[in-house]
Amino acid sequence: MTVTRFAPSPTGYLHIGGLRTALFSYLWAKHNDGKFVLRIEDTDRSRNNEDATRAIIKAFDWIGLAHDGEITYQSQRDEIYKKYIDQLLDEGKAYRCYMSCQELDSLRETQMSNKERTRYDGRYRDFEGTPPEGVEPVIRIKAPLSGTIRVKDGIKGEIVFNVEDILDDFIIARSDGAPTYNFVVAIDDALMGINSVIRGDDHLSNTPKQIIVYEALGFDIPEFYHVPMIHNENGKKLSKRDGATDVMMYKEMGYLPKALLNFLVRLGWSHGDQEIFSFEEMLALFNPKDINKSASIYNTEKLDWLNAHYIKNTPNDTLVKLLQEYDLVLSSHDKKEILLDVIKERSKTLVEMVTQIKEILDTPTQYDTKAVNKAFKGEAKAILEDFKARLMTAEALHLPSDYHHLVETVVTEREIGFGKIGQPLRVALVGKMGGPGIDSIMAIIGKEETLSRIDNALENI
RNA sequence: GGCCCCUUCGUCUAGCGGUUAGGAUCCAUGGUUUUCAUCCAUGUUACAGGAGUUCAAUUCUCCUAGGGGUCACCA
Repeated sequence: MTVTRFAPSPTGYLHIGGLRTALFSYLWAKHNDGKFVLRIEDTDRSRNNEDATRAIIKAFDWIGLAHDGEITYQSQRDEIYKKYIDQLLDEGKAYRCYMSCQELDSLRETQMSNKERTRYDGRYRDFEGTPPEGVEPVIRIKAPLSGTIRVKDGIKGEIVFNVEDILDDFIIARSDGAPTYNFVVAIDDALMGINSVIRGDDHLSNTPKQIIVYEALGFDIPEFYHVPMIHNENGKKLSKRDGATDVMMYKEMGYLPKALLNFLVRLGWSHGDQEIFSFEEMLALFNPKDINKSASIYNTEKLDWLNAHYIKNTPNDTLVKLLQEYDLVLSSHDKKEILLDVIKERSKTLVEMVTQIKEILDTPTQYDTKAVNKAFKGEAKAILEDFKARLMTAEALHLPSDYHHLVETVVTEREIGFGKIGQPLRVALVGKMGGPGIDSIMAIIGKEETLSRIDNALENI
């Protein structure tokens, strides 16, 4: 069974890049009827943050990605790690290093000034004497001294690292006993049965270290898929400074989870020329081997287009519920179907929907000067008066077409173009040019409100 | 700097030796619309450079350049 995971460190909100790797992991697991699990990497006690964990879970909840089973917290697994540290110590595969931080720093400095690679020199690797006083040792793993490490990556292919170039006896437990990242990741992935590791390719250079741990502990090595980074407009790794990177900000801005997911899945992955993917299609078609090798630049133009597409295709009753999250209550509005039908055709976000709906529902308090100058020329007011008179006596006005017929009578009898009445009427109704058809607007706000807005306009323009 | 990865329209991408290098987005133009948007149509724009291999390279190999990532008692 395929088991994948998402393993964020709780240092803040759920990042858009993190969501993409989580999505890839989720899709691959579910594509294979497997499991997708969540693990919180909070081994750094000084930075452990429960709020961040909650924020991440909340974002997953909004986006609709569900993890399987309980969440694993590394901070609660100290005993497990301790056990494996002791095991490696007993087996002679790890050892205590009594080098102080200062000593390490100075070693590093001399190496740098000699233009050598900075690395631990292995001075305690086979140490058998009496340890120095007052130094709490770190635990280092015995890494191979020569040879190569091969990382088989499902996206990049096989990558061969030269041990001399990249490895030293790296620390697996700090002097306070806390285990380090590369150690616990390997253990947890192995223990949790993760057999497909899908993560950002910034982890590629960690992978050899983790393989050392896998091998020292006799664990099976999983399949690795290192997905290319998402870059900002400057071509650098997308970071928190790059505008909207918090997943929940997309909710605030009025994006639909479906649109965001569709946008993200197409960043670095594709299936022929297809652009629109329902969740079911993603599940059926996704395969990490089709992920691109190169980084992609984060540019949300296409997200807007996708979001507009998904809004257009969302049923009105669903939209009513969604809009409530943005403090717009439409449930009791008797013309909400007409309203939503015309607004969802012209909105890129839910936030835009809200403002456009308010522009129709709220009586205009001012009139755009340019629109007035353009629309209220010549006989405009007389035409409006004419229309108003007809409207007052008209009955059974419900649909946009009912209002349209009324407008039509003015147009035919006065032998004018639709624009002659349409433009001043539009300004009277919403205060400016643009927006849905006036027939629809009148149907939505109703006869009384229409009359009142016409009166207002006649009086104030 | 060492190591590793990457390179097709502005952006997201298709391509897997022979194509007028395709799609999407963006932008522009036209049509539809009383207006705006939608929608439809049309158009501009790309194989980083250089050597090979081959009858034939965007595609395979190598080199160069450029970009990125990573080098902690962070994750």
